[in-house]
Amino acid sequence: MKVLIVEDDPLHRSYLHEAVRAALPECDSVIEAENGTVGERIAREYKSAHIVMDLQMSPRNGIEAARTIWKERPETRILFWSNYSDEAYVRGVSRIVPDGAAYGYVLKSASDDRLKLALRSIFIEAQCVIDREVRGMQQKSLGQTNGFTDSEYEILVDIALGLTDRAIARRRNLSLRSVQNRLQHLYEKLGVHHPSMPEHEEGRFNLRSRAVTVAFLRKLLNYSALERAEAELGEWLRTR
Amino acid sequence: MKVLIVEDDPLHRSYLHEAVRAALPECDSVIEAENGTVGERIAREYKSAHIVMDLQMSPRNGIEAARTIWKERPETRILFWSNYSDEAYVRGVSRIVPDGAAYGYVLKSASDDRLKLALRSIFIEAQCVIDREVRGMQQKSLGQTNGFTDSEYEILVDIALGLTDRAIARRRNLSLRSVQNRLQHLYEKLGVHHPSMPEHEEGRFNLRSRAVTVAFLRKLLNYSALERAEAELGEWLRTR
DNA sequence: CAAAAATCTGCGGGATCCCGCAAGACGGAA
DNA sequence: TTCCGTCTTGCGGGATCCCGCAGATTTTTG
Repeated sequence: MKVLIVEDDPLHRSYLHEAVRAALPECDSVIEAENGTVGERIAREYKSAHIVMDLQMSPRNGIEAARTIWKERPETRILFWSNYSDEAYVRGVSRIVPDGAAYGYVLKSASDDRLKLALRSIFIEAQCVIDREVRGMQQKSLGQTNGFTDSEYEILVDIALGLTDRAIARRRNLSLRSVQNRLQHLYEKLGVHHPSMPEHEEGRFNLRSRAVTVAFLRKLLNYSALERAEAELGEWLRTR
Repeated sequence: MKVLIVEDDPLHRSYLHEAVRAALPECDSVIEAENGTVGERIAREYKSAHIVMDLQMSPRNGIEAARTIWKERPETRILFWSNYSDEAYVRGVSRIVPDGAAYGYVLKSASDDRLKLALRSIFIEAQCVIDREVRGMQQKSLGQTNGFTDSEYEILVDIALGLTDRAIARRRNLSLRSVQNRLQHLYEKLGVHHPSMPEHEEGRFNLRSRAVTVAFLRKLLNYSALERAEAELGEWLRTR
């Protein structure tokens, strides 16, 4: 068995290396990559079917790398090993995992044993292992309560990119009013309804910008999500 | 000599611990803290005058912690040890360093030797040590060319928070028109002047939101900066 | 299948935003 | 002092945004 480690931090990389060696004695070769770009290339060349990957890397973060890797070989087993359980990451990952694929999401704060157990479960047993904290995020994300619909999330990303209502309407094939409708719902769910000063002209917010900020502070958005969205927007603009 | 280490990642923490031991044989006690809140408390209790600190922590990031520590004892020597040289971080740090204080900013990607050298320079020689990459960011940040004035940065933060023009005017004691004036300058410097489609109604941007996004992508803003700004806004709102 | 809920859409209006024009205020350089 | 650049402020107008109202369409539910 071969294992590919994709992680930009040298300390974490060597820690992972040791963990893999210890947890998987049947593994005869461990390869390392220090970012998403290199990781993709090596995965392709060595046909690695077992990958441990960080999410926050540059250039090319874990989600982008995983997407192209899974597109080429969907049976690849990937364990995401990240510092954070931001909703943006969780959403990003579950959007790209192929049907029936075995994958995992373990936080770096997890114990040694948990990491090793996850490695064996995913790579040997082909079982999914999702950190309970991440699982909680997933359910909150998908469930109705306090959760955001895909369409709401979509429009959140669109205004975060700085598109006008009209541009969003064109991009999503909607009427202008529908876009504004979704925006209203978004504002409501984010709770950005001029909350502090009800009737005064005081401290009023620009709802559009405020929504983006609140989403950021709640980790519904993060840098990596913005980066991806910006790239997608660029592609779309190119095709007009 | 006592050294306090404030760093949330256990691996990095123990690495730092070893580096301090190796670089500073005259150091007889090393204390560790895993976030800014704890770091502040320990710094106060133990009157630590020598601190190595990460920037990105939660709760309470390095900049916030450093600010209160320096406010209490400005002669404290702090070495910031961070993954990133985001302009937001660099700006945040140089905004709070007291006059004449010895401090440092070293990237985690720096070599072992560089870190140890920085430790000795700052803690023994009371000399400032700024990573050359960070230094470059500083100059770009302060210089005219491609750099942002304090007032421009200020208004950038304000719209990022989601304030309306009127609210900004009140907060900064300006007329409405002046606020809009500064915004124009900001848009120009960020290059968000409906660049792609000059006259078409196509792909137009909402300048206000777009400016925030571009600033984010350029790392002029980041999560930590937003967090701080949000806290400051909260304070200001409380005092009306 | 029918009722209910959610979503999409047009219309219209008040608030806000973006910005050109132009007049004053302030400070440094000739 | 005078001149010039930068910053500030007022006025005004066109574009955009936010949203209530109401009808049409789609989806869900019983």
